[in-house]
Amino acid sequence: MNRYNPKDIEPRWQAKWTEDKVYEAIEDAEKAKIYATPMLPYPSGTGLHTGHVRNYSITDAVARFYRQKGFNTVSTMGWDAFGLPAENFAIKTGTPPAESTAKNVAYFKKQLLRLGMSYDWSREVNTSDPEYYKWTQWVFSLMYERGLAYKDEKSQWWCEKCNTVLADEQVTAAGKCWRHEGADDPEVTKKKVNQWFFKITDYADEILDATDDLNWPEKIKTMQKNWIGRSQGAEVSFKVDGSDQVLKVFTTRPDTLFGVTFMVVAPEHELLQSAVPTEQKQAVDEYVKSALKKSEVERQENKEKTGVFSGIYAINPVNNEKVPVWVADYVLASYGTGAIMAVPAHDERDYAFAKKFDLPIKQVVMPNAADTNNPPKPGMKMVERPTVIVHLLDKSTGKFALLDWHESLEGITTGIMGGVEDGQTPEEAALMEIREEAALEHVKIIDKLEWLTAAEYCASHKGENRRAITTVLLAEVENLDKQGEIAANEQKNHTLVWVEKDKVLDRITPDHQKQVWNMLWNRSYLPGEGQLINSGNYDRMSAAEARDKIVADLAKQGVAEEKTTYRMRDWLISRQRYWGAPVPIVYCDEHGPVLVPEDQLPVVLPEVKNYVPDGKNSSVLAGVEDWVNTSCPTCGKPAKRETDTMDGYVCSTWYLHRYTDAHNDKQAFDPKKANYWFPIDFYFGADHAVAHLLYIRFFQKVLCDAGLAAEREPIKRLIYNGYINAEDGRKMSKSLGNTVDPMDIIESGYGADALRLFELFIAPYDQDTSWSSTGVPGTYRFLNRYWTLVQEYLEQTTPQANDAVAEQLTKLAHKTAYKVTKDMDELGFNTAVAAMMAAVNELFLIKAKHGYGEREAWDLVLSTLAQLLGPFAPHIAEEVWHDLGRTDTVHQGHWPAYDETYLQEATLTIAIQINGKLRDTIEVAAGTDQATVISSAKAAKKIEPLVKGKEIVKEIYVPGRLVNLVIK
RNA sequence: GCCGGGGUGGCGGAAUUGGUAGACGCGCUGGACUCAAAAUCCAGUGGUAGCAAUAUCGUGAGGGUUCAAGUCCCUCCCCCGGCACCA
Repeated sequence: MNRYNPKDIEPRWQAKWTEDKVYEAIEDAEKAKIYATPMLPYPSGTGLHTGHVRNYSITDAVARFYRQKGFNTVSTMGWDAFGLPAENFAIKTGTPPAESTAKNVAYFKKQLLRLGMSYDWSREVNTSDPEYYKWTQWVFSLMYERGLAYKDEKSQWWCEKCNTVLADEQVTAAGKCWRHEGADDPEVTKKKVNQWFFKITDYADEILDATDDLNWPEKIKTMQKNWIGRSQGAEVSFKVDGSDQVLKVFTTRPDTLFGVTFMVVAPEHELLQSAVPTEQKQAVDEYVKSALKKSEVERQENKEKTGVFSGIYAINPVNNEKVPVWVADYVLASYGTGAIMAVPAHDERDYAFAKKFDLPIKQVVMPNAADTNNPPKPGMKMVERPTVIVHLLDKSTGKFALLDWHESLEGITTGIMGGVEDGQTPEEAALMEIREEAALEHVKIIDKLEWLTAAEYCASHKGENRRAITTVLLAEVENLDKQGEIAANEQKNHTLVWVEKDKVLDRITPDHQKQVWNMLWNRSYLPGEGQLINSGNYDRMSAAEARDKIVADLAKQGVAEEKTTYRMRDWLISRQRYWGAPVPIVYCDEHGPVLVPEDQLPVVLPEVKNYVPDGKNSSVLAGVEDWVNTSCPTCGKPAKRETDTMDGYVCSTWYLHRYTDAHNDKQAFDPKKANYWFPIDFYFGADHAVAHLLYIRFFQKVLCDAGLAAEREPIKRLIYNGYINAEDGRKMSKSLGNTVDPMDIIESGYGADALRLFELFIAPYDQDTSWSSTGVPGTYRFLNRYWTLVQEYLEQTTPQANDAVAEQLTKLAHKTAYKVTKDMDELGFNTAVAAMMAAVNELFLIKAKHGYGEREAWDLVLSTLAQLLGPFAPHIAEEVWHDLGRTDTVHQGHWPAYDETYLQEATLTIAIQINGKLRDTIEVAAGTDQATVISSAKAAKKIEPLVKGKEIVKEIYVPGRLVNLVIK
């Protein structure tokens, strides 16, 4: 028998597919298209490992599925070839980045070809190719001409030894450069560097607003929303006391303005330059100096609040109160106005600061602990009164008192409630209530919640609604033995029950009581929403309502306005590096920065001998004199080139467009072609949630506004796959030595098909999981079993007539086609594979019993499986397809249809439960009516004795599935 | 702290969305074939008790709803990913 030998089959078909251009796609307006492609890889020196292969296997399964279903399908591959590792390798070894990159690309390509991925290689791109980056420079020009590229001086980290700027991530916790963190090395400093930015913030609102509607994983959408970080609030002006200066703050909670007890400005704030009184000057200067020395990382890592009083006072516009202004580094200069109004009662950070420096805390919002069992009724008047809830703790047992109100509406409550009469303190009222309701004398108040709570309910017996402004207390019972008799009338109403602390929440019934209990023990809680108190005319207004009202009122006096701020900044695209696309700008003495005209692009990266930066404030390009010195495109006079290159993310922002027209030398791409393929139907990746995936959305919108694209969102569906960890449970990485090269698996004889199949079978595609070295042998075994069936079928030809077997085989073909199609529609690769395995197992049983006599039915089921295997194991699928006598490729337009009538079973297994427990099963013919099924169920062997003489209270029938008999 | 995703056999994972928990694979056990091994094929495989039929427990914990809960509700614990002094 012909043995299954992937080493023979796979390279043979790979060559044939290439020869026949099976995966090359041509735009065809008549045909529905699918653009399904993975994020392009950075071709590292270490090649792809089995973790990476998951992403490509998923992409290819989807692309092949739609190609087999007859869609005009394109899937593509390219190389994100610019970047730091190649440059560092050049610095170390002198190997030109172009050379090492080409070598790496070759190995990646070899791997992907050997895996049999169905890319249209005629569309391959390489971002470091001048023919490609010519158009990356055009992208810059587009941005520049549309006012979306600008140069600005911003503060950056600077290492004196490297003579270069550093990213925040390259600064250590000790405040030193990642390359120079020795004891003798200097700390990094801040330096202002002139850099190029893309104005992504212009599109922040549009990107954010469109995010919810994307068919993307929630996780990624949330990350993008957080990253953009839009927050709506108000800018409020506080007058600086004794000066005509104004201190502006941004706040999302203008409703808490009456709770402002101090202000805080960032150490960088300009008010500190002019308004600090002499007696505070030294303290402020010292604090500012030490704060600025700390790295951003340090400032954010240390959550312990530090700060100093500035000597300045500001005037709160809502009540003209004079509040002190402090300097503290928990306020960031770069967000909002670099200054805040502090409301310690309702902001965690302000609370911590106030506690540390002993500043006043003023509650202005009361949480609503509404009684949902007994809510206020509309139309009744609201009567407000102060009340107290006191919780009782038994000192000797550590248990808490619960009040069981028996059948009454109150349910089970914790704590004793009562009104606070005029002239009484809440504590006095509490002790009185305890005496009356629990008859306890030796009681001490030991704790008091700082916040008042408003509980609104309907006192129906009094015909009024009530608002209880509640003080929450905790009292300790020193000696429970001395409890006297509860007054008879009280005892009728409730019983005191003592329970452990962790049981209390389970027992309490009213919601507001649970809330109060949580508040007492969870002190980090600060009231956020609710109704205002201590807020003048705004008292009892809801916080949400007051937010708008207060801003509107202040706006009339010109001291507040609505304001939106964002966390996202503009995209810094400058890099002082060699191995990137040069920024196409020339500096002329007369004309300033001038864009290099399109007909002079690309600005080609010159070859250099030495890749080590020369210590000037720029990349090694600055040292290439005959490159730097050029002429002004406008006037022709001597001028100098920009020596910054572009961030690699700029290159990958538009490659998806380039794929649609990869060899166009007249333009970056023909919008007609791009518009045919866009938006991308499936984009596959496992990284770049907020960088690349935001940038391409930004870029697509710019293209639309420039009239070069039609769809404002480039990616219809994002498929974000999970990681495969190494078998040891750790992350797969070359440095840990726990990676597996797919080539090793393939060459050891298992082949690409078994590997790809396992990559899809291992777990749901979006779930993290770990590699298993016994997995590929498992999927290989399955393919081998399928192969064996086909070979045996081809060798044994004696026809037999057995209609039942033919029916069984036909049904199996349709059922499996149905299941796999449905799973593929939902990206359920693992269960699709399981269905095919189950089919092969069943076929083994059939052939053992009946042989291969039913030729037609066997051909149907085997060829159906060949088609279904196409997306998963394309080589064996194609081989078997041809073994079964087909002459065209299975990979174009062959997907099995299924007939619903074959999906029905003639007999159904009905589960029989008694009181919800499975006791027996019976077989009934499909279509049997309910009464018959139930009576057969009652007569079933194991059921009959169980129901005999019992009263059947209820009979439930779930058609085709189960019968549940409820007996007494 | 906030947001998102999870917690099911020895392991990876199924479960028609409230209806027979553990599909499929790995591993393990037994058997067939073989001089023997590998490969292959067949059977078994959640725990406990039992020779067995069977009983009983069982989807992170505790409550609840329901004829019926892995699935829904409440309270809580743990793990992973992201963000985080963003006012």
